[in-house]
Amino acid sequence: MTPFAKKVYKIVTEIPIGEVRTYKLVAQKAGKPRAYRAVGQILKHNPYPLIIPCHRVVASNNKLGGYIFGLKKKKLLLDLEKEIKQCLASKRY
DNA sequence: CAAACTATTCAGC
DNA sequence: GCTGAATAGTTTG
Repeated sequence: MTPFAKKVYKIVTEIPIGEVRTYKLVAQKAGKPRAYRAVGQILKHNPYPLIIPCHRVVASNNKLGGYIFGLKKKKLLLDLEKEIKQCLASKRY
């Protein structure tokens, strides 16, 4: 676990449900605005893909970037989180 | 330590 | 919309 990776993980895990952040943004927050690629690498080699919402990290220009389990799953998860967000927003289920 | 790799991004056409 | 170049950190030998 490298320091940069640590920061990236923290930032990524801080992303709220239904929200997405771009690799660039994450890199910027990590203190290395030009390390967006490194961010992708780290997320790819992340230690716990399941506890890290890598699916909330997308490319810029409203694109999706990549995903360990496949872009399909990523899209699905994003959509799912959107629904979850809706559920959390409403007072009754 | 150096080289290769990359889930990227930007500029040019 | 696609191609090519650039940047920065991780990984491997």
